Amino acid sequence: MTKRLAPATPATLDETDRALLAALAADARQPVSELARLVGLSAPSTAERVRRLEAQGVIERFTVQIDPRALGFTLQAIVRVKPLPGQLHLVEDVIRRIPEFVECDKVTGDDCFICRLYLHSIEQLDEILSKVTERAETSTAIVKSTPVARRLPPLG
Amino acid sequence: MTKRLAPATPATLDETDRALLAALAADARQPVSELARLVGLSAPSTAERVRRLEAQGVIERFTVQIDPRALGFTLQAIVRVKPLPGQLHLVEDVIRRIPEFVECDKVTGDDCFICRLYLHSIEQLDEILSKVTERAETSTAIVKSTPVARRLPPLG
DNA sequence: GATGAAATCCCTGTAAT
DNA sequence: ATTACAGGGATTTCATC
Repeated sequence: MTKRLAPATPATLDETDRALLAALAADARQPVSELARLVGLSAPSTAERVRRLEAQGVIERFTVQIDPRALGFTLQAIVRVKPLPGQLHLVEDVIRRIPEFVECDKVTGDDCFICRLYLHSIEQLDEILSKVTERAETSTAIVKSTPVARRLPPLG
Repeated sequence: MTKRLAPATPATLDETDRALLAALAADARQPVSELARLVGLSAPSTAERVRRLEAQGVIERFTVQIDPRALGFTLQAIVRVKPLPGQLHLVEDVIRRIPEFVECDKVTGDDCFICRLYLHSIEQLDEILSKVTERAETSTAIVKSTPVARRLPPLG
C-alpha cells in the first residue's frame, strides 16, 4: 500500500526548519556545511535538524526531479479513469504495472482515478490507453504548460 | 514561465545512467562513493556522470519529498478549474499566488487547469476555492489514496 | 575520449564544553 | 548549540586503456 500513518500530532516547525526545508527543496544534495551557512547554524546542529525532520516523517525522502522532455517524453497527459463495474481492482493493477503512469490518485466522485502519463508520442497515448479502455472509461487531457510545478506547501 | 527548452535530441542513457538515476531517485543525498558502489564504477566517473546528467538537463534538480500529513495537511484535493470567459490569466495568477496549490497544469479540453491542493481541513477547501469561484467553475475530487506515488518514467 | 588510481582538501560526525 | 578533532568522502590531477 501507499499509505503510511500520519503522526498524531503534526510537527511544529520553527523558522530555521522552514529555511532548511526550502534549501533542501532547492538543492537536496547541498553539503550540510552549506545548509548550515544558509540557515545560520553550525553544521552539527543543522545535520541534527535534518535527521529530526526525517525521523518525524516530515521529510519522506530525498529525490531527483527528472525533466521528461530530456528523455524524449514530449507529451504529458492527465487521464481520468472510471472503471466499469467490478473492474476497479484490476484497473488499479493495470495502471500500477504500466510505468508510463508516473502518478495515480484514487479520488472521490465519478472518476475513480486521476493519473499522469509521460508519453513519447500521441500514438503511444492510444497504445497505452487501449490497455485500460477494456475495463474503464477514460477522459484525457493533454498538458499544455505547467503554471505551478510541484512546490512545497506553506510551512507555517 | 515554467517552460524550459527541451533538447533537440533526447539524451541517450546507458544501463549505468539508468541505475544511477534510480539510485538518486531513491536517495538523492547518498554520497558519491555509495552511488559508485551501486552502479559499479569509480567515484570520479560516477560524479562525472551525475554532472553530465545535470548538464544535459535530464536531472532538473535534487529535491526533498515532504509528507504533507506530517505537516498537518490531512486532506489532498484535485481540482479542475474552468475559467469564465476573459478570466483565464487572472485565474492562473490567483492559483499561482495561493501556496496551498502545490501543482497546476494547463490542459487541453473543457477544464483549463488541473490542480493539486494540500489542505488542513475541509473548511479550508471552501475558503480557498472561494477565491477562485468568482472567476471560474471548479470541480473537486478528494484524494482517498495514492496507488502510484510520483515515480520515474521508464528510462529505456 | 573516457575510465581508474592516488593525493590533497574539505566535509561529516562524535564528543566534550 | 557550538567548538575541536578524528575519520571518511569528494575532487583534482595524472596515468592508462
